[in-house]
Amino acid sequence: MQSFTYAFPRPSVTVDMVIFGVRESRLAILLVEREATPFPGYWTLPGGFVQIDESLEEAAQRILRKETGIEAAYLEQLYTYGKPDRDPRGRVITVAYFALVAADTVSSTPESRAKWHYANELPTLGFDHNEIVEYGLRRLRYKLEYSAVGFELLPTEFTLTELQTTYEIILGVQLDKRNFRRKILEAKIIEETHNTRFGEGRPARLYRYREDAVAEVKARRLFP
Amino acid sequence: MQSFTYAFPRPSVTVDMVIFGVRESRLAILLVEREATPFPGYWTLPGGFVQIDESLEEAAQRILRKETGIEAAYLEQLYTYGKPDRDPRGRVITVAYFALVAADTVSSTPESRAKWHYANELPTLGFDHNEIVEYGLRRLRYKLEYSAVGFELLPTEFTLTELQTTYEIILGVQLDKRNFRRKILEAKIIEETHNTRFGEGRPARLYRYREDAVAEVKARRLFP
DNA sequence: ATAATAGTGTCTCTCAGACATTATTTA
DNA sequence: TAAATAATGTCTGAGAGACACTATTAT
Repeated sequence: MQSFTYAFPRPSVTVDMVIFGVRESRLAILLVEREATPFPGYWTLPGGFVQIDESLEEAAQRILRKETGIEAAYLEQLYTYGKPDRDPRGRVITVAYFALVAADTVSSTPESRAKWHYANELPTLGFDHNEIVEYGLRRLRYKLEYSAVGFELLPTEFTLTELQTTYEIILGVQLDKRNFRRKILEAKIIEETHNTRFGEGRPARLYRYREDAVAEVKARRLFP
Repeated sequence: MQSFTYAFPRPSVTVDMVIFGVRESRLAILLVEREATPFPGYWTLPGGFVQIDESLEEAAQRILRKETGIEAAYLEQLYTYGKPDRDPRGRVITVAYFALVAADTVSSTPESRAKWHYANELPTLGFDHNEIVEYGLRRLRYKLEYSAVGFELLPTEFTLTELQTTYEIILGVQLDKRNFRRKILEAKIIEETHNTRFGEGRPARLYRYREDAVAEVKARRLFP
């Protein structure tokens, strides 16, 4: 068997994914159950070693694909965790990534043993993964407050009510329908389609993300 | 000589520092000149390998101490860079950190070969360090706009005019004196001392950071 | 006295937040 | 025609931004 020798000890580097989705009108996170030591039976974030010839983002996409079957999603680097004792087996540095996946894009893959867990009912996770999830949640709420990435959790076309409900689920607050519509439309992030969704009551116009939009709509700043 | 053998190839992990200071009323960044390959003669960010038993933040503090002689400063993780080809010698993953150092705390150390460079007159740097600095600058401006960390670049006690000047230097805009004072004082981030600075004109009251303050004063949000 | 810098208050306009009714469809 | 959901406008209060003069010191 081949082996690799270095003059100084090297950490291993992994990518762990905080994958958010909406399931049954609740915010959910994809977790995998560990079989092996050091946390057998514990749930942990999906992750894996960074291969020597792939970038960090490629590693994140690879893990995402393995667990969800989808190629692309909203993806963003979260934070890098590197305390020497965070993995009892040895020095592991983890680059955490943050993904938003739309309900209709996820197909469970044969390789995946991942399951959705509601974000507000998480078990104790292995390693420092509760801390990572906690930070991912803060970042998600922050992003929703200051930008407009909520539609990443929705199908390509969606109604304004669906979008508002997604925001309410994640932020955990009720929003005013008229104010929500005013702000989201003035931000010019989404546009009308000519399609309509029929249901129980009056049909709803469908919207989609504007490809040319700048999603990072900043609120008012402290300075200048 | 001792060596370390692994079943799979491992990247090396470094910490690189974007260290900001104010020099001669201009925003400056601390750089070191490389002697060795692959970028001899090029300026690069101060950095070093993460030791196997130190955390990432400890590595950042160690490098900061080596280059500036100061123990503590405002320190924050910036981003992790990991493209496979970013170092021609091999796979190197770099966790970039961001530091703000106050003018009066920096003492050049014998170990340091670092020099201050004005942020708007940077040379072409080795590796992908121009990209890292660029991101550091964006983050610095963003932090100043949305929070209030400007005083981290100043001595412990400072006048409001000094603080305003620092903001103007970094943001590159003129600010209105009365509005600046109103906003910074309403934010309750700093407090008066009973000390006064005497100079050419009317003496100025000195202020200091409030230890109990929450520096992250958020502006108005998009939602809710 | 003059030069230099510190310190202070008001008005206006924009935008966030609160709030209720009408419109269109299915059953 | 009743039930369900979509769509729409106005008023008010808070806060950002523009703006000019007085106060206190050294020289």
